[in-house]
Formats: sequence, C-alpha cells, structure tokens
Amino acid sequence: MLPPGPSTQALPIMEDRYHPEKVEKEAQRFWDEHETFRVTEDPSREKFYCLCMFPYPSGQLHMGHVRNYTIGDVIARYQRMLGKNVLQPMGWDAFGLPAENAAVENKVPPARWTYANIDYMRTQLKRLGFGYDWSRELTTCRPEYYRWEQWLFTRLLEKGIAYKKNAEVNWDPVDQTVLANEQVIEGRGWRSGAPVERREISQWFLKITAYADELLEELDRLEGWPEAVRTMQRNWIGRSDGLEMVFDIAEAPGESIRVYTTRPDTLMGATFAAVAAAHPLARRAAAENPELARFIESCQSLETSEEALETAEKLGMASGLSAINPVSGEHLPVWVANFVLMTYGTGAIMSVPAHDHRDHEFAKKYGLPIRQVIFPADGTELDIEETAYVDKGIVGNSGEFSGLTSEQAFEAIADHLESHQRGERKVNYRLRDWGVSRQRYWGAPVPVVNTPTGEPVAVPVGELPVTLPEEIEFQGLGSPLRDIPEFYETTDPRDGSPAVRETDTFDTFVESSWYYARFACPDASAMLDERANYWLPVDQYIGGIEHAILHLLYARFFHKLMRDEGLVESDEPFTNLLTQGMVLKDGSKMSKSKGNTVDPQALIERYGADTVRLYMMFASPPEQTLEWSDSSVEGASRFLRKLWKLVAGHVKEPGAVTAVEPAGLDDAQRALRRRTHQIIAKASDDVGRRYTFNTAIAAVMELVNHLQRWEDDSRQGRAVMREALESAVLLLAPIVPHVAHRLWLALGHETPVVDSPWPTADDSALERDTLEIVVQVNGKLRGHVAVSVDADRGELEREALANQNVRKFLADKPVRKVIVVPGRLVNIVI
RNA sequence: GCGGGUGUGGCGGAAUCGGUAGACGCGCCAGACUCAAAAUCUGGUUUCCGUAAGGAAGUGGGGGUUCAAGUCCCUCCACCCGCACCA
Repeated sequence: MLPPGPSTQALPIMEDRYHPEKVEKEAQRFWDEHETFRVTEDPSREKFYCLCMFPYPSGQLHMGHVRNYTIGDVIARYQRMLGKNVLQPMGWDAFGLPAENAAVENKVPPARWTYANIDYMRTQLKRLGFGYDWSRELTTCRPEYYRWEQWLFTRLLEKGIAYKKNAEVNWDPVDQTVLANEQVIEGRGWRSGAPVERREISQWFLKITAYADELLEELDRLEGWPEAVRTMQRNWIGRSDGLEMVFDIAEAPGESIRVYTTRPDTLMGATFAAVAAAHPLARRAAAENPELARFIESCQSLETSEEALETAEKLGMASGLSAINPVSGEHLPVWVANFVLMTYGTGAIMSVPAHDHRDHEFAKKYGLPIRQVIFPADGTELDIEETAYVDKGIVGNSGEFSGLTSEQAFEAIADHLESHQRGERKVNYRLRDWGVSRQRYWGAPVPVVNTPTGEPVAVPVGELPVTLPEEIEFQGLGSPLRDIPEFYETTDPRDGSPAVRETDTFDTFVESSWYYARFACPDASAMLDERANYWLPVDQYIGGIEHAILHLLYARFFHKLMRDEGLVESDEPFTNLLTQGMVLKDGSKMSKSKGNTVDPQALIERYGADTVRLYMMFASPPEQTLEWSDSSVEGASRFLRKLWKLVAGHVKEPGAVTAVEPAGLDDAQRALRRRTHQIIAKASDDVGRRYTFNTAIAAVMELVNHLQRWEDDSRQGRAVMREALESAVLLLAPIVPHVAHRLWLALGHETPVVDSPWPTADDSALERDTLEIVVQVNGKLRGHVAVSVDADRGELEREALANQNVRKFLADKPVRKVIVVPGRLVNIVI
C-alpha cells in the first residue's frame, strides 16, 4: 500500500496549455476572497514590514514602478513563506505640481484628475498581483491624512522647530505668480517666457539643523543601507569643525567682522580677508565707493544656480578696509569676492592662498601675496607659487606655533583665541533648514492664521483639519486659495477678531516623510497609535536612488520629530534600504520626452503579470540598471510555458506518487535529488541574503532544464521528480505567484503556496561519494579526475599525476611542488 | 575639482572567501517535427589554430604580489551617478 500523502487526493484538472490571464484571475480572486494579505498586529509572531516608495499618481504605471513593486513583493512573499507576519501596504503620494499643470491643460480640478489617476493605477497594481493589504491604502491629499501633519506642525510651532523667515522665491513678473524650480526653464517662466525674478517673501521652515548631528551620527549605524546613500547624506549634512574668529577693522575702531575657518593652523598664512557681496561690511564700504557698489550689484545679478556657478570666474574688488589678524596683529586688506557665500559660515573668510585652492587662484589673479605656513611632514619642497598645498603638515613661519603639527596648532590657536575672547570653536553644517511652504494650491494647507499685526497664530487643534477646497476653478495664475474668501476669511483664534488664513501649502515632501508610519495605523484617531510601535521600523524599504538625499533625510528627520512627540519609540524609520536601478532602453532612461518608453500595461495584457515580473527579476540584480529587451521578455514567457507543461505532464501520469525513500534511490535518482537540494540551498541564499533574484531564477531554470530530460517513471523516479517540481514551484512562488499558486494546487496541495513554508535543503541529500577535482599544471587547467570524497591529499596527488593529459605536460620535468586544495583542485608546479 | 561606482562573448548577465572564466537567458547557426509557417524539441555558439583529441590567447590598458588573479596592490584610460566655490 502507498502511504497517505497529498497525492491521494483528487487533483484539479489541469489544462495542457498555460493561459496566464485565466491563471492570474483565478489566483487573484483566491487572494481577494481569503483576504490573504490583510494583516493585524500579532505580538506572538515575528513581524516584517516591507515597503516600497509609494507612487505619485501621474496617470499610469511606468516600468520603474513595476520593477520597484515587483522587488518589494518578492521580498514580502519570501518573508511570509518564512513564517513572518508580513505587512506590505500601498498608497498615493497625491499632492504635487503635475496635477496643477494637468488642471490648466484639461480644465479639470487637480483633485478630480488625481483621483481618476489613482483609480486607474490601482487596477494596474492589482493586475500585477502584488500582495498589498489594501485595507490600509492611504491617499495623502485626503484631509483625514494631512490633518495629522497639520497637527504635528502646530506642535512644532510651539516648540520653535517650525518658524518663519524670509526666503527667496522665483517670481514670474508677467503671470504674477511664484514658480516652482521645475517651472523655471533656462531662467524664464515656463508659461510666460518672461525672465524670472528673485523675490524675498516670508516662508515657513522646519529646523532640521537642530537634528543635524543625530542625523549624521546615526548614519554610521544604518548598516542595512547602501554605503553610497550614507555617503551622500553625510556630504549633504556636511559637518565641519572649525573656529570662528573676530577680526577688527583697522579703519573703523569698534567695528569687526567674524570669520569662520576649519583650518586655524593656517591663520598666520592669511594674506587678505574676503567677504561676500551681500555682507554688511561690503555694503557699508560701497556707500562711499560707487565702483565697488557697481561690482556688488553685478555679483547679485549673476546666476546663483546651475552651471553658471560651475565655471564662474573668481572676481573681487578691494574694499579699502583692512582687518586685523587677531593673533599676529597684521593688517590684511579686505576684499569683496564673488566666491564667498553669504549663506555659509559668517559670509566672511580669512584667505590663505598658500593652502587653499580658491584663495590661491584669487591671489594669483589679483597679485596678492602667498605665504607658506604648512610644510609636508616628510620634508618635501614645494613650489607654493605654482599650486596650493592643502594637506595638513607641520606649521612654520608662525611664531610661537611653529613646529606644531596642524592638529596641535588647531588646538593651540583655538585655545589662545578663546582665552582672549577673540574666537570660539564652532561646528558648521552645509545642511540648511527645510523650507516647507509653497505658494501653490495643490498641497496641504499650512495650519496658520495671519493676524492683522502680521503675527502668525496656529490653528487650534479642535479646528483641524484646515481643508483644501477641491472643487475649484484653476487657472494656474497664483494660488486659487487667494480668490476664495470662504477659505481665507477667518478670525484670530485668540480673540475672534478678523484675520486671514495662510494660503501657502506644504512642500509635498512633508506628506511622504511620515506615510510609512501611518500605514501601521491608517485609521488611528491620532497621528499614530500604539500599532506603530509594533510595525516600525520598516524592515525593508525599496525605492529609487534619486531619493537618496531629500526624501530619505526628511523621513529620518520626521521620525525623530515623531519620536520626540512620543509617537514612536525607534530612532530610525528604515532598517534596510534597497535602491533599485533604473530601467533603460537603448542605453538611456525611459522617458516620454525621449520616446523610448515601454508601456507595462500592453505587456501585461500580452504575456501576463507573471512573465513581466519574472523578466524584471531575471534581467539583472535589483540595484543595477536594467536594460530593456523585448526578446528577453519572450524568453521569460517561454520558461513559464515550459514549467507548466512539465507539471501538467507529471500530474497527468496515472498512479499516485509516493514520498521519496532516500535509502532506496539509484545513482541517477540520488543525483537528481542532490541537484534539487543544491538548488534549494543556492536559491535560498540568493533570495534571502544576497537579494540576487536573477541568479536564483537561473538556478531554478537549470533544474527545470534537467527535469525536462527526466524519463524515469519508476516509483522512486516519479517521487524525486515530484520533489524537484515542488521545490521549483516553491522557489519561484514569490516571483511568479499566480502560476505558482495554480501549479501548487495541481501538485495536490490544499494549503495555498503563498502560505507554504519556504523549502530547506536536506543536508543528507547533499552528500556524495565522489567528487570531480580539477588538475592544473603551473596554474593551467589540464584535466579532471574523479576521486572519492574521503580521499586524502596523497591520493589526490596520485590521481592527479596519473591523468594522461597531465602526464603529457609533465613529461620528464621535475615536479617542484604540488598544491592540493581539498574538494577543489590540485596544482602541479614544475 | 571632490566623493562613490562600473568596465567580462553579438546582447542582458554569472563566477558569493584568491582556486575550472562565460552559469542562466536572449540572439544566431544547424537539425527534428510540418505541405508550409508558427510553436516545440535536439545539438552548437569567447576568439584564433585543428576534422577531432587538443592547443594558444582572453575579463578596459600597463605593471606587480601569488603555486594560482575577473577577484588583491600600484598606475593609467573610459563611462555612469552624486555634490559642486561650504572656507
């Protein structure tokens, strides 16, 4: 009698041909009906939160989305097969400029356009079979979402983290509107074509710089992040440790400038000082110097962005004033220079041409002296007139500080100036506070009321959300909120006197900075509730490298804001980050403007979702760029047909299939079983640890190719075949879940494959009696020998020397040395 | 300029810890099936020499370490990404 097993049940009838559309509908209906991907918090189980960067609902999915979400779905389904409680949500980053542009073009309110896009893109995601918990879907343009960031903002206002200050915007003088950077094309307004002006207006900021150090330090601990992203963030934060010094102005007793340097050790090499054109001292000097005034004017009209700066020539003009070196008392001429930034440090620098490239270039151009005060520790002689020496070394020509190392001189000079109250150690950051207000309509309203005295007051919590009117006439000229009295007419919450509601909206990066947390508790009656601490941090975050800096930095910042508000316990939002590569065609990024896009929808309709998913995962590893190839998609489809046929043929054979009896296998059966388990081990490592899905798929393909030639229909022959087929289906299940669902049923299982455990390699199946060993002569491959696994070194050596082809090369030359790498090779050196 | 990365057949890619370079797929060539085509199956496919067995060369260029280098070190080149006067 046969032992009871899955094969004793009636098998569902299986068609000979693979019909992806039918199979996929069937699987998706099954998941829907069983609410397969709906999850709840379960402290008794290990959780896994897998998240892909949510899409902007631009109209339809593009290949980048498909790649991103396929990677995420494969990881989520794999983790589920490991038995974890897996959360994989999806939502919509729904505010943004394209909706406004589309509204102008199509005369449709941005809200309506956005919701229509969401509806269509949702069907596309569903068609691809991603295992999302749709009950948690969120849309950032809904008041029930953005009301909580408005709430947080009022808290930050109270804490002084949110504040108002003047900042520049792009102003279109013809359209009379503020332009986003993307709307400025070659310095002109995108619609009017008028040259864009810079205007200073009062705007809202979040004090991210208060968290600069924490954001920087924790990068070292984010070991699950790509080094490239961590480096980019480090550079973006740009911490520098230096000294801020006071230089008195010789011609104006009582006046001084503050100067920042990271190289106090070079102080005695300073031969002039330089200030930014916008520096108060420059303006003062210009008052009596029309030529200088003209120069300052010309600096300000210069393009301050793009390539203009890249090649900009260093220009400057002497101010006629001089600054006194606080250590030596030397008088240094003060120049106004276009390369000094008002926005960094103090807007004034000491210039040390000998040890700074910019100062060197400037000194050469204007004939200023160059004085070397740092010398290479190894005594190398330098031509300091030729090029600046910017490395650290030994200090010289510096009075009492001569002979010290750069590091010692830093400390000595800093101590000296601090003790005389002429300077202090100071840390500076490249990072600026985050300007969050936008003079745009399609965004979350900044929850503030502007009182007649000009003082902004937070909207009281009880009056939140401040809802954005959605049914509006949108012209694209300025924000329509300014034309809706029902929106802006309000009262001062403190005394009821008339006041004007803020019409600025938030930068859309605000919504995307905390959505990952809201997914944990999308219906919470607070910003977050205790469920957030079950799911957070996100175990695996997946998205494009283009978000390496801004989005990922802002989200980290928001996580800390929420932590300090007592909403989450963790310090960081994303434990592991995977940055997927771009999808290219003909060597360049797919884009509408280049006309090289491939529409995923057409592809899905033609081949089915599984083929598209398989191709995406097989074509290259996730972090690399993926070069699009139509014919390779064909290949993925071919493989699935082959697999289908193989399973169909196997289950059609009459008679039940027994379990494998390892002791009763012949050599060929043992070899097939070994291969199966080798591939389980390999694919598990590839999928689970390395995230190289392409090589996991290749391994399964190899197994399938082998199974195609398997003709042993004996009892054990069919048993090892069954085991191999089942393994292949399980290993592919996260990648091609629909066809795997169907094949798993056909193989007689009642538990759906999505809930079946990931296979594990059986060590005893991996054992073998003989090995093939490579024989080299002088490092060159000369032959193979089969040896028993327990052969010792001497035996290996004897076998190797006995090989015919090897002997041909040895001839009668003396063997100098034999290297034996057990289990691998023998190298004979002659 | 600074920082990071990549360079392997006709193409996408593999080679995980220094140990058989080119797995797997695409394409191409030949064959089987077919009236024919598609589909499918079988075999071949780095280059050069050779009917073959086999040999030589070969992982962007040059040099080095090692019994052994795509992998490690030095140097140069090309391309990609990020930052870009941050004192």
